[in-house]
Amino acid sequence: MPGVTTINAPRDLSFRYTPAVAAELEQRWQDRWDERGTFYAANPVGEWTGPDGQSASAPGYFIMDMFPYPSGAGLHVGHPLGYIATDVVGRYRRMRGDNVLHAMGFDAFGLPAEQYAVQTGEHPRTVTEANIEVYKRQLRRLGLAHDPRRTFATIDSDYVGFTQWIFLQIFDSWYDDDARKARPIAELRGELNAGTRAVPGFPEGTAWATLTEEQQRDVLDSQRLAYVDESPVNWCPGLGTVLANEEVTADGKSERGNFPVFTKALRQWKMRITAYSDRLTEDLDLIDWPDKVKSMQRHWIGKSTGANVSFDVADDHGAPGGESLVVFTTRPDTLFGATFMVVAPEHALLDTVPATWPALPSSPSSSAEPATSSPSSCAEPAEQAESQDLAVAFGKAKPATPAPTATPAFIPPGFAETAEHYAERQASVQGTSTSAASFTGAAVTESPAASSQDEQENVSAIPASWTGGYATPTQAVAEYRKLAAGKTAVERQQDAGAKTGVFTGHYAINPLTGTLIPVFTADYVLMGYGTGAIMAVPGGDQRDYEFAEAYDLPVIYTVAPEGGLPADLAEAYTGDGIVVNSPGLNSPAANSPAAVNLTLNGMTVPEAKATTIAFLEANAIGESTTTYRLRDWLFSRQRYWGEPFPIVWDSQDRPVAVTQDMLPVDLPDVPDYAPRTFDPEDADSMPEAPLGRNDDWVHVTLDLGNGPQQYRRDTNTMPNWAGSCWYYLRYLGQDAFNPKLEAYWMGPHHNATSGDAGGADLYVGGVEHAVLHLLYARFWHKVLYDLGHVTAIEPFGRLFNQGYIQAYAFKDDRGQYVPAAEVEGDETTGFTYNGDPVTREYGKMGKSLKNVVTPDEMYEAYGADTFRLYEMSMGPLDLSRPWNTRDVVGSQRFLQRLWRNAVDEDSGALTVTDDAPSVETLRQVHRTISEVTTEMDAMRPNTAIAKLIALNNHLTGLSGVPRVAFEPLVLMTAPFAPHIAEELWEKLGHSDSLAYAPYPVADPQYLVEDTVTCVVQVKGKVRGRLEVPPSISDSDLQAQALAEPNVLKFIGDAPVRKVIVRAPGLVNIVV
RNA sequence: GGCCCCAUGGCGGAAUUGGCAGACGCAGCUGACUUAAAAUCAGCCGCCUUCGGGUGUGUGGGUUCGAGUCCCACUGGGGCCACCA
Repeated sequence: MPGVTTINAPRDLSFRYTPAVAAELEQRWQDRWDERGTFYAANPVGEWTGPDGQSASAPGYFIMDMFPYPSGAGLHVGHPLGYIATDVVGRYRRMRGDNVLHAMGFDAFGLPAEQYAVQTGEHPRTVTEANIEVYKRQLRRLGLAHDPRRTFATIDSDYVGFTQWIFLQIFDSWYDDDARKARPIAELRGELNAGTRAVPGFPEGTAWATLTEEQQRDVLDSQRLAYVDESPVNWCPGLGTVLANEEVTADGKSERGNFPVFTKALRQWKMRITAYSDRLTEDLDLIDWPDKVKSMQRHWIGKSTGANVSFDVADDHGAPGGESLVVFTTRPDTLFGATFMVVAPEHALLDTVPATWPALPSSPSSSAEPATSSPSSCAEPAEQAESQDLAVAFGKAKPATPAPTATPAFIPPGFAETAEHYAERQASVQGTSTSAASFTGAAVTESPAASSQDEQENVSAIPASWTGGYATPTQAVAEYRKLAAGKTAVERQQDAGAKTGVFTGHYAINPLTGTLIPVFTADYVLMGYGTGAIMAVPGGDQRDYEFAEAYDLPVIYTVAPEGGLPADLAEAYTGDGIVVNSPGLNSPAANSPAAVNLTLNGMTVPEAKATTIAFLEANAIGESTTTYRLRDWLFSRQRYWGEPFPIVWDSQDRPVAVTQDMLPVDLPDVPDYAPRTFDPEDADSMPEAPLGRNDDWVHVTLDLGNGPQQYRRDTNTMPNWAGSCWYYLRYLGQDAFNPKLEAYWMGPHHNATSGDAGGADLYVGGVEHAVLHLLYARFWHKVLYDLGHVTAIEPFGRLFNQGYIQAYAFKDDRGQYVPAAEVEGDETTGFTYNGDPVTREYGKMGKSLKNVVTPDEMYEAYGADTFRLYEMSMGPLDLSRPWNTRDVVGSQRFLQRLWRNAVDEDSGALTVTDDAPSVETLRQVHRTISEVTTEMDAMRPNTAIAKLIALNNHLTGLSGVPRVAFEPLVLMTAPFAPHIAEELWEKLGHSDSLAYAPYPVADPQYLVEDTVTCVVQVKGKVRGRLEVPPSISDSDLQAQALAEPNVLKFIGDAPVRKVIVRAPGLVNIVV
């Protein structure tokens, strides 16, 4: 023990736990674990069925980290936080008797390695493999209890083969909506052939056999879960590749590189993740994930229920023209308030628009009783306006020849005033002209030049703001489409809120009212969501309101809160309330055969929704519909460093899967693997895949079942997510799809804590993958599940998001960052660098901020155990917190004291005694065991460590440390600081690694105390304490409390009104 | 703009169901040991105080015998989404 040596004698202390001693013993134990295969996990079948002691007869516990992308920058101290946490859990579970599977692979395809390779001129594989070696070395030094046999990188050829095999599983599947699962495409062919299933895309009753072979292939290809499709995608010229929605940031830039992203129609591979929208949402209920991540995924999938409503597009006479426009709405109850419609610029309705602008009446006669669009009129539904002329005008190019059938029976309030407004505006702009066209609604104050007198007349009939200044709808729509297509996502972002659009010349007929309402196109309506068209209800939707404001369109409020809407309301009303202004027709209008006496007035919003949907369905003009925000996953990239598609294209330019024996399809050598990138602003550039630069590779002759044929290989590569979509299965072994193997490690209820969905028992990683990797992987897993390759319903049964380790950075008065490690001072004295004051910032750790601390520095200065312990004791695992090198010494002191409690620093001799410990010590030991076990189970390493330190501090004060107290402490410390624990365990005389030693179990007899401290409060304030037996009765305790002198003092003369007794811990006396 | 989360000493953070606020660590202070320092060991350590006590968990209110914990509003910080009809 310290202090027993003779005073003044020079002390050697060569057995003190110094960083050098730590480094030596840590590396010695790491070597030993490797040699002995200490952390080999045993499989139940096939390879790796381990020796005794690692038997798969124990429950399997499968732990995972989000595997690293080995960048050239190496690790900083923030990176290993999650790896240490999983290692602690793994070591703990192992001591608790589980067969723990924990290993680490590397996510190695992707942009950063490729970009680095292009810069340095080295091949991406060379760069990546070198980085992996650095990572492996740095991670090994941490002493992670991984099964090294199970490591891999996603770039390994056999791994790529499996990735491609799974791709083909997806390619060869379709989604059976009735069965709610993916099935092999061959089964679809069988059903189509047998006539038990209608041929999609062909008229009812079409026989499969009557289709040509090409048609049949097109039908099947169109149903695959992996398919090629031309549609608007995110094209990033700066990166030279297309990107998934999830890889584009909110401000319309690429997540990698921050380049502008354009929407461009391109032929690309996609994955039908939308088929799984419902299951991906519902099954979130089965898994133990942070609510935050679940909610992010729900949000991203964005399920919303409503109705599709079909509007007839009017002909020249205001009658149904045969064409219909289907919109999706979540508010069918507001259908009476639909005063215009908007279609996305890409909408097919715009392919044909009227040749000329329809006219408006020059002097509306309907102003006698103008209904008003002000909210005050809402509480009392306006009478049916008599603005026949206006209605005719909306439906007709020439008001002189009204067709009786074109007369709507009901004109919503608001239109009349608007028509007047148009006339005024017309008058004000007449005679002015300009060549500048504009689509900014009310901002237009000048009418454009027209090419002919005739057109000038036509244009004059419509507000200039509606036409965008163009002579014909065809021109206006074409120009607007061009404008919208040229916008970057950034510009769209910036324009959000400022509504632009143009009138299409079309009118549609409101199916409930028969009213003719103008159809606009505007880019605030997105082609990819719903039907790409909306009914605009400015009274109930703020975006529609803004558009109505800009284009002088009428506003009808169909919902009013109790007490009515404020008279000066100048926005949409989106709150709850009672439906108003929604009366049905007295008699069906001729041009709206479905319209009958539907009235919603007086209903609540939910009632009105249900009533409207029922009405729409009964009259075949609409139906209840569910829509999702989620889009199909854009799966191809025009980069080199990724998995090639196992697909070839035949002479008819249709995709064909290569056969399984041709896997893996390895990356070819190409003369130049650099991506073809462009001016980041060049929206007109086209993607060019580097794999296309090797003709010998691209053009192949293969026998894919019908004799040798000429094919052209697909030159796309898969996105970097592909490799991470199934890597968890790879940890199970080469034979990952062996059902017994997968069920043992991942199947539902494979151990005491795994739930209905199965999956890995613990998956730890940052929250940044909440919707990217985690959604894609769930999707792939569900396909594999449907096809019978796995038994787990979900890949990750429990997810834990660790926080980030952040750091302080310091800037001098010029705003330059200075090396954080050399800054002196603290919060109270202020911070200085070389004597000059500097200011502190808090944020990420990074080279540019000059505040990086590396694990290597920590190994050197303290050793891996101290480093691990510090990271685990800093605070709750899921909280981000600042790194403070200054604090690390506290963790080191704990380990030194632990060591000193058992080892003489001069001689190295064991000082632990076999004397019987005091009852007090036993109580503290067993209470610590009990509490630490609770904390470990709850994944609260910081509080577990605090209790270990407290126990160690208690032992430090004893004259001799008893073995029965020290051994449990060593075992409980082992998950955090495994090397020193192994060393002490060996010194204590154990020859086996403590990795499999049973975790201490608390003896209940030492958990009960003789007495407990009871707090006596007067009016909620502590005024006295009593030592009482735990079993004391309420009445005895109350009596004792009321006799306590200090308590009596505070009660004084006041009468005791009430006494709250919570035996044995608390009495509160109310006076 | 919408939704969600968070706020405790000089610092990181503790605190079962509402029941002794500040565990554990850092920094700081005192003492022992030492010629001295380091290291170690033993203590102290929210603020105010006339040493009785008062007060205290971002601010203001509420519920309760009792609130860091529950409710409402606000302020500050963070996150996600962002024209999704």
